[in-house]
Amino acid sequence: MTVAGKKVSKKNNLPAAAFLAKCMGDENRLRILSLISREKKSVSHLVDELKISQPLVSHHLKELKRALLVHVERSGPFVYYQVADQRIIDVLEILDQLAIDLLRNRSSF
Amino acid sequence: MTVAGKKVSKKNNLPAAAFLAKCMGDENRLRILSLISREKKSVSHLVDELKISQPLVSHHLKELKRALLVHVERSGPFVYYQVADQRIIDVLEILDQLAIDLLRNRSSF
DNA sequence: TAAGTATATTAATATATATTTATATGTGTA
DNA sequence: TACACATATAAATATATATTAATATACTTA
Repeated sequence: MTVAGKKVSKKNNLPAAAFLAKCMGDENRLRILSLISREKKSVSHLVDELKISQPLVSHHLKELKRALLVHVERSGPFVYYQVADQRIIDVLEILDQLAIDLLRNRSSF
Repeated sequence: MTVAGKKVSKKNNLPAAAFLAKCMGDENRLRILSLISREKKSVSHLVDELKISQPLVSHHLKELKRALLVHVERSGPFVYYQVADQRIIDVLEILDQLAIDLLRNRSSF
């Protein structure tokens, strides 16, 4: 809503936004999100692809679930995870490209 | 680049993207980024608006600078900070709205 | 029920990071 | 130079979080 060109009642939820960003601020979790961006995948599938331990994968999936960034679905003995919202991937891709651009000038963080 | 509809050589920089997300994963830093999204502001100005201590503001500004998310410019005794790239604000706004939407169903994280 | 596979949880540890307090450095001006 | 203001740094502390290793739970099938 705008009044006389000024934004009014722009509803910010910065604590919640920070919580989401923090959840995305881990390389393993970003790798997981990237892997389940297009299709749901089982935990064991993710363990195979990520080459990190099963408990560690489960831990990160739990964090992603806590932040509501993933949907979970059990099918028999398998538990499938997938990204809950396309905007999560949008953010991931923006950050990915942004990092490349920011580092183009300065050679490292 | 695409070949037969499949993405090829999608250059991911997930560690660097995670580093940026981690830097954005703090409420005080998001508040700072929001305040300096349109115009540069001095540290003392930020201290006034944020109502947190000056050393804490300086600390967070240092983190933002380390991640290349802000530009710094000294003018006399004042040091002005501003957001280094509009995409940082894009991400902030996406996360802000995403948090609202994700919480609409579940009442809390 | 027993055994095998898939996933989650717990406990222990190490590391990272936010915050506070005190102090130092930088800048302009009388 | 002396003083006042703006900003940065250092040290100390507390908390959060990633990782590992061990174990528990859930499901399926023989």
